[in-house]
Amino acid sequence: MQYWSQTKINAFQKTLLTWYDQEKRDLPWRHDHDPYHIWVSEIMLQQTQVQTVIPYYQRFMAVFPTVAALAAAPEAELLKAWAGLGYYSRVRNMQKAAQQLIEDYQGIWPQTANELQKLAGIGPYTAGAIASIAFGQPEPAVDGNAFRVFARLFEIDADIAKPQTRQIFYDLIKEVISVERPGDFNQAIMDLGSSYMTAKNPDSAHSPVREFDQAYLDGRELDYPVKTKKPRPLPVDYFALLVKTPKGYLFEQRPNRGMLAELWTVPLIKWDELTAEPETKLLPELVALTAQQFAANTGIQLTPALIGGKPVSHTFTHQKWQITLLYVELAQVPDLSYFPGRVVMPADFAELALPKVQLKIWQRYQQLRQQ
DNA sequence: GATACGTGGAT
DNA sequence: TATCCAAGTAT
Repeated sequence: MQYWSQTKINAFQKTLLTWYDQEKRDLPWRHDHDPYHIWVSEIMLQQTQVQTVIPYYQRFMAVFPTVAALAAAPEAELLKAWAGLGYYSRVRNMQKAAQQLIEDYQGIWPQTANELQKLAGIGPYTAGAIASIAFGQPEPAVDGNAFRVFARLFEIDADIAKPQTRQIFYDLIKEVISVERPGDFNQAIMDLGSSYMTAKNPDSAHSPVREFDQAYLDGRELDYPVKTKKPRPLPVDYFALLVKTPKGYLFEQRPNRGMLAELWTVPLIKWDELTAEPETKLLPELVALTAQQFAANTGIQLTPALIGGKPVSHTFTHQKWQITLLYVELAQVPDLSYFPGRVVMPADFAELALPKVQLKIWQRYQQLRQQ
């Protein structure tokens, strides 16, 4: 790895920061350097786009304005504030970290990246972001943007999908980061990566740092960063049970680990938990098995019927759910002693933390009912 | 060091 | 529709 001369580093910093001073985005978490504000925004922004985060950030700050408020929040309120954002362990870890801050650090934020990483949910990237933005430490914040921008500037061929590659970029950025304005430097790289130096359709020709961009100068910017592909999501078949009772629809709270942990959905039954080879069965047979399985698990007897031909489809990072809707109406609310759930009127759905897949199921159900 | 973990936008 | 990408972390 050949690094730049100090003269070139100085020129790069000046060009980058001058551009940032003129063109930086006005974002809600850029109004001050409060570590709580920086932290919440950085956690929300993990694998999530800015425009998605903004309304969540504003609501979250209104409900949980301080570390102490977050530490003391009931988990149901926490999950409701996060519902729809995804990666729900982020918010549970954030509450753990808030409690760590109060109990282990007397409410005083540690200011180094190493100490920050001891807090739940704060890894190397987020530690670098908080240390640099909130505390002015010359610490790289190596996110997807930094990988892409520096891979192009230096034509780095290491595969950014591999964990050990992070060290290469960390060491490189450590050499070129502005010691006077490390937080602005890191944020400028992120703004650059989401404007001129995007993954697809970059506009390197108008980038403020085009003369430092070796991949652009060589006409090879689309060759960087090098990143191996991930496997596609595997299809998983489910039935969703829409159980209507006089006091509302039946919902269950999902287990405290795994997909959508502790969020609420209507009961979902995996086809391959009904039988070893669901693809060999006819649909009516699988529906009957669903009722059997549900009765065995909950003590609740049902005679559900199919209500729609086309399944609801919802794709996660590594699973693609195909959900067939079943419907049954009960004359009275069943005994819920052996079931981690409750019945809820549609007007009260807002009391629950509902993932997007549940909203899709409900939308489809409403459409089908109107026909 | 692979893999699990959500969602929305762009093409 | 399929695919990839977006301010990653925990296990």
